[in-house]
Amino acid sequence: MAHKQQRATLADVAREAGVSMMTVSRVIHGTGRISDDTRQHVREIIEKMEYRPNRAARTLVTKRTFTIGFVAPDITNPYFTEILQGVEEFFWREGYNVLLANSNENPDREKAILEQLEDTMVDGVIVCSSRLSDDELLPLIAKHAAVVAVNRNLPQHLGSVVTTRHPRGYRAVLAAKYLHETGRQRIGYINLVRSISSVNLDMFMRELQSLEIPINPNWYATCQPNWQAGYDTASQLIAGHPELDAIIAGNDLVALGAMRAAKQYGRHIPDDLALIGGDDILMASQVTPALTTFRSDKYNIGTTAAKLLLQRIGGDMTYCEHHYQDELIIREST
Amino acid sequence: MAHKQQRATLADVAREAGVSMMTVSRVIHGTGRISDDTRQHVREIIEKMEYRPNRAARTLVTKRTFTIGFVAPDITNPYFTEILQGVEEFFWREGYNVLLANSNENPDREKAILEQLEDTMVDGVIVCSSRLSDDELLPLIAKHAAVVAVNRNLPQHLGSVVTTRHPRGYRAVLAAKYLHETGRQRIGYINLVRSISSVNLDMFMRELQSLEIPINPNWYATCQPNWQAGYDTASQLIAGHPELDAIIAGNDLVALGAMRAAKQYGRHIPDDLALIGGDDILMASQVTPALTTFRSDKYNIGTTAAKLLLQRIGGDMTYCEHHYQDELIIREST
DNA sequence: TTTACTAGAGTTAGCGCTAACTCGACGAAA
DNA sequence: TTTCGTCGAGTTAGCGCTAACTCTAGTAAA
Repeated sequence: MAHKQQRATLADVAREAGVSMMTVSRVIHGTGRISDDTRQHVREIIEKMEYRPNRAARTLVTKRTFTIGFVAPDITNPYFTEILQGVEEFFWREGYNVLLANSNENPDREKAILEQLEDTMVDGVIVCSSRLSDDELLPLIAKHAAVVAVNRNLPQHLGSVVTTRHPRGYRAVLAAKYLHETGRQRIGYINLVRSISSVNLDMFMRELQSLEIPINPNWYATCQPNWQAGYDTASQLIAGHPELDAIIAGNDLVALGAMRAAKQYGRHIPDDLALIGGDDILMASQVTPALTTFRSDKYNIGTTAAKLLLQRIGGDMTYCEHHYQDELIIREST
Repeated sequence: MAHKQQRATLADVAREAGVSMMTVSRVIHGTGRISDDTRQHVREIIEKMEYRPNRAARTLVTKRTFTIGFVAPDITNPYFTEILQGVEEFFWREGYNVLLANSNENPDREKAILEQLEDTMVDGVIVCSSRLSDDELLPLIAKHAAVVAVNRNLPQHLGSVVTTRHPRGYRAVLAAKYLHETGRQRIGYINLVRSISSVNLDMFMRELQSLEIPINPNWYATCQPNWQAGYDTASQLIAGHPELDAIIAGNDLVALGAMRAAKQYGRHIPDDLALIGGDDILMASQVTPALTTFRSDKYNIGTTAAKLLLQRIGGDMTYCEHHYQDELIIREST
């Protein structure tokens, strides 16, 4: 039987030190006027009793939890993990905890998560690549004290924003442009499922048309942002459209799935088929052929989002937006 | 100015419904005796006022936070992320939050984390691949109400355990045995830094000796469990010992770093140099040549650890240990 | 008719902490 | 000597919730 010994409370410390609770509280917070003697004495008692404040009680009074929520659609995707690492590192130094919530690409789950984080009274939330429509997302985050969105625009009064430098979907256009310039004629595109995916695809085609790049609606598909979905979708695309000489994938995991599919269909990359991913996860540079992809400074996206959130938590509700570079990194797959 | 509207409290709901606070509390918890009429009425008011209980207040009374801590040395390592995914998924269904803490391979940080989690009054902790010695770890976790360790043994009264089927370090021996049987004679080993690393290496050599596999202390090195360290360490090993015809790495990230190093030194895998990793992360099967490694059902390790922790949180302090399979998966790198 | 339950509530007393006010003593200025 | 300010505390009143007890009216058994 391992009985946990009862933790000392403020009252215990105060009694032992022969002072009032407020005096102890002041010593802990370094506020108010305390004589050096008293301060020293109280500190010794705190040390001796191994007193540490009860966060729940403090939260009840101050309405602050020193905890923030991080919501991402898939924590096994290295893209989000590296962002998370930046967030966690930053907030740890500030004495905050990070509550992790994985929506698993499920919008209903994301909703439930945002509500639960509200109950937990997190001081703020970082929402990464939300899968919710504005109609669903905005009311949910409006209830949170402080919000920062990553890869998503927000009305200025609702929260700050960290996004790519180029407008949504424009990355694919950049990729197509590059592929066309290097001689590819029939370019496939595997778009990622989002609440706004159809818009994306329309824009993509319009842009290609204006660049005089051949388009064909059958060359485009949409899939979940993971390896298996990329593999499955690319397999269908390659089998159904052997004429394709290039494929752009929404992110690296999908591209790597596509790479495996291409190999299975006997297509040689980059000779028969060029391939472009996105996000530059570690794996992209390690596979053979190394994957051409878009730069993404994930760790700093995380720390930047964290910094913006802390600013809002601190009461400074100035809207900020930060855009990160995402130019193409040419490797062996194109 | 976005003013958050004040959330309704139990007292607000009680007043509005014309009942006592306890009646509302009972309706929420589904405990005690309430007439159907009253229950229905209170529920409507709760709905109308969008009342949701304040977790901090509840915690203050019940001493339960419905939050658990997950401590891992590196959340960018897919190995830990997949375990975490299992943990998060399981606990989400049970209505728990997961506090993520990343020690960044830093023992001092891990200590601080375990103390902070104690302040936060988490209901339990899952400690993954702790970098602390028993002398440091055990007193820290003894203060937690419920603990499960992954990849680490614990005194039975302190917590349950999820580990590999084979004793620590034995994986490397299995790998060496396989390599020797397939004709390799000079086998290098890149061990991972742990608090117990030296013990590991001694055992490794003794085992090899008893299997009549050639040993040489200079063929063995130790490094941090990440790609870069694997690359650096393998580079030195390959440069300094061109006679090596096989390398065993502590985990897949290190093995992939070594694979890159081998390529740079013009060594062909598997012809010139065999390579074995560990943990079977996604990347291991995707690189060329595909990496021979050890199976590891990471997601289920996570859910199992979570299940064992929930059991302890529920008051059942029976010691449990669960061992997962870790046999070798032969791929192209050997 | 008295006793004894029981259903369906309500009342009381905190959990551990902090914000905001109060209070006495001492030294300096008027 | 009186007034006033300041130092160094202490006191009071909750934050929002729940555990544990109390209370009342109605019903069934003796």
